[in-house]
Amino acid sequence: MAKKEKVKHVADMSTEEKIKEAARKVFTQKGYAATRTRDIAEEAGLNLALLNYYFRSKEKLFEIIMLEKMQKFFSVLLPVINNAATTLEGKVEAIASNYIVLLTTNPDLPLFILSEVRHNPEIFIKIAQNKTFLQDSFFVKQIHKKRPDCNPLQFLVSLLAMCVFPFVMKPVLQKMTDINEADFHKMMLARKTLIPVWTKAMLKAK
Amino acid sequence: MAKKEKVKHVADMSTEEKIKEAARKVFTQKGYAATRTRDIAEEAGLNLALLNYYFRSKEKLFEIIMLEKMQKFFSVLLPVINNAATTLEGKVEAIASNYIVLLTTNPDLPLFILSEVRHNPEIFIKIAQNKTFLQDSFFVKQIHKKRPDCNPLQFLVSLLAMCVFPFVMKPVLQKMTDINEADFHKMMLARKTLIPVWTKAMLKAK
DNA sequence: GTCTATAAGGGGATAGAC
DNA sequence: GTCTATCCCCTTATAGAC
Repeated sequence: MAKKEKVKHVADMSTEEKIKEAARKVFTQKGYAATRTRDIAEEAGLNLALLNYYFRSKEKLFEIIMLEKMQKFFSVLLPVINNAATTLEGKVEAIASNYIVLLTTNPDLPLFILSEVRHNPEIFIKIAQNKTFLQDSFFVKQIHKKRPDCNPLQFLVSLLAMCVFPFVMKPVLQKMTDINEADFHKMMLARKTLIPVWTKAMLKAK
Repeated sequence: MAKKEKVKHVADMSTEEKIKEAARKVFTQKGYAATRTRDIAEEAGLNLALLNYYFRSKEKLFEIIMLEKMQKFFSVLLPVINNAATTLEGKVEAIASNYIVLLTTNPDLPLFILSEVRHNPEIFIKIAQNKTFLQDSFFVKQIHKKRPDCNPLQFLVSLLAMCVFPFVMKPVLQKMTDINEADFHKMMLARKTLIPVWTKAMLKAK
């Protein structure tokens, strides 16, 4: 069962937490470069000087927020991928469901991480001990066993694409079609069952 | 047969074209907000004042580049989607092949468009007459005919996801795995045949 | 801890010489 | 058309009062 999210009352938050909450919002919406520390101070209902009092600089504050966001994004993937107790199908269902729940309430999360990492690769913190943990994961082994003729990374990338990309292209999709928020939400809910069905078919293809 | 790209010799380009070429590079790499007009001038090997002489402002220059980039991105999708003469399978093959060729030489293109549109939706120029042209397209009709029980947009989004998302997540993928440029290139080439096979299986699923 | 005022520098745009 | 020098606003960061 998921940890119950505490509702945040602005009045109850410490000044430090008010700043972080404002920074989360502004940084993810506008990106690092377009964000002014004034925007964050205003969003927090506080004075500009307090940002430097608590966090020393815009950059330090950003690093804290980015670290949080990356942990949030990968926390729905990494535990699933290395679970020895679940089937391949079970893992796919869990990943699809987890991501769609997470991104429905945090639609800006992936584009934020992807574009900031693109513009400054150094801010990407090490998510695991080494660079082969994905290739060494249980998930990859299970894919390889099922389809030795197919590169498991191709499958994993496609799975992530189907879960994450709709949220990444949401602003563009809304410019190109007449789907509204409710329609989009319904589509994403339907994906929770669609993705397992489709990926299963992919693994049986040809 | 594709139009042969003329190799650009810097010395042969007009000053205006030098600036645009530099702007293409710097804007797509760093994004609008993080780009300084001085970066563009330096990249072009020219003086800062010339940017304003030719383009009036950073914003005007950006709009020109963005328009070009959006046309480039959608020019591989729109003609295919409304072609009455090709099969569904033929369209999928064309879209996958076109995007992988385009993005192999322009890997930053999608993340550039997606993040700039996210940060300023107004810069998205109208790509077609109305907002239902996607839903009204031949492609969507063909999908609907094959699978009346499935929302064609779900399929289209997944297809685009499988073509485009690998390039969007490339910087992150390179941080998380040990694949190098050559490996990535090979994977994308393999996708040209993998995507048609996989999407065909999806349309037959369950 | 929180505020006001200001320092210090960056960055877009332009004036004016050539 | 192209350059140098400069203007001026905006932004980050800090000093110092309360």
